[in-house]
Amino acid sequence: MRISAKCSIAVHCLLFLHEYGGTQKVTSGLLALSTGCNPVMIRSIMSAMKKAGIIQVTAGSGGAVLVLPPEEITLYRVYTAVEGDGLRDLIGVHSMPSALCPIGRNIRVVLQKRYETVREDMRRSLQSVTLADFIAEYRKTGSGPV
Amino acid sequence: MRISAKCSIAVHCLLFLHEYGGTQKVTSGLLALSTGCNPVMIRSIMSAMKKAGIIQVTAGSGGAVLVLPPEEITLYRVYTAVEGDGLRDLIGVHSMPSALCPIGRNIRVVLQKRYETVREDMRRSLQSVTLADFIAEYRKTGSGPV
DNA sequence: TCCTTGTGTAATTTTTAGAATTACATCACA
DNA sequence: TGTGATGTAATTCTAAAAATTACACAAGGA
Repeated sequence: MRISAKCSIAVHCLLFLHEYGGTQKVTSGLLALSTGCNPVMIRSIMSAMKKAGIIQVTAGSGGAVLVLPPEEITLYRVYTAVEGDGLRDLIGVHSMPSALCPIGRNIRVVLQKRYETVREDMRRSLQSVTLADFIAEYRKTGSGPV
Repeated sequence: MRISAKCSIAVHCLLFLHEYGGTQKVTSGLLALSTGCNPVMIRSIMSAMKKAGIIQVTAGSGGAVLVLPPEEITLYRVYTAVEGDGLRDLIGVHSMPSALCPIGRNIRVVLQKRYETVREDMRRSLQSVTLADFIAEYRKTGSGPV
């Protein structure tokens, strides 16, 4: 029933990796400073993106790099990496409908059938945006890589 | 950054009104029983839908009725009625990016530009589902109106 | 007319999910 | 082997969602 800020933080990290990854070692501490959230959250997000094959993180010595071209990193890919099957309950449903009422008994399945099409649309939409788009948008701000 | 259960509760209420509104007085107490949530929440949702011109509620004697044909009650209409401009922050964004970092300084605008297209898609998607669809789905379960 | 059964809302408390923090094991390289 | 990283579990803090409480007001019937 929600899309938390994780997805945005992940994009922030990926953008940072793309722009600065070539010239410096990008650690969770550095990303924590840039994003304004704490290193543990960053590491958990980075770990999820590593498992999803988006980046590579070297334990010990530290640092991370992109392992896919930006055009192939869709927002959907990032989203599922950090939120798992989060779209499944994109729209919240009340948890205690009455089993004594015919509508209460069936409301879940009635809603889910139609909500599924919304999820599909959302999935498609998230797939249509890639890291390359964010990079292009970032470059427009005039703050190129150092 | 979220879609709460309000929307689902609202659909539940509208479905109830459509199926039982003709034969009995549908009060917030009754809907609270059916949905499993409390009467104040129901009244607040009903009040919002009344303001949006979807239903009519008679204070005092009690009861509510639909004032639009089900085909014209889109999920988007219900959503905006009960959540206002909720889609604006459908996807959460971290609130404290560093102003010292070029990416931190620009991440909001970079994200929002692309998120806007996702919101547009979501809007369109919610507009494509109507109460009539939910009614049809409900009828399929074999639990027709009494 | 006043009593009952509703609605309309504000204010407060409870609950829950999201995020931060703490703690510590492990890894890689100098 | 010491240092600066990552990897994660466990706990605490915070903020948004929902429930609860309280009470003013509305309409219709006894």
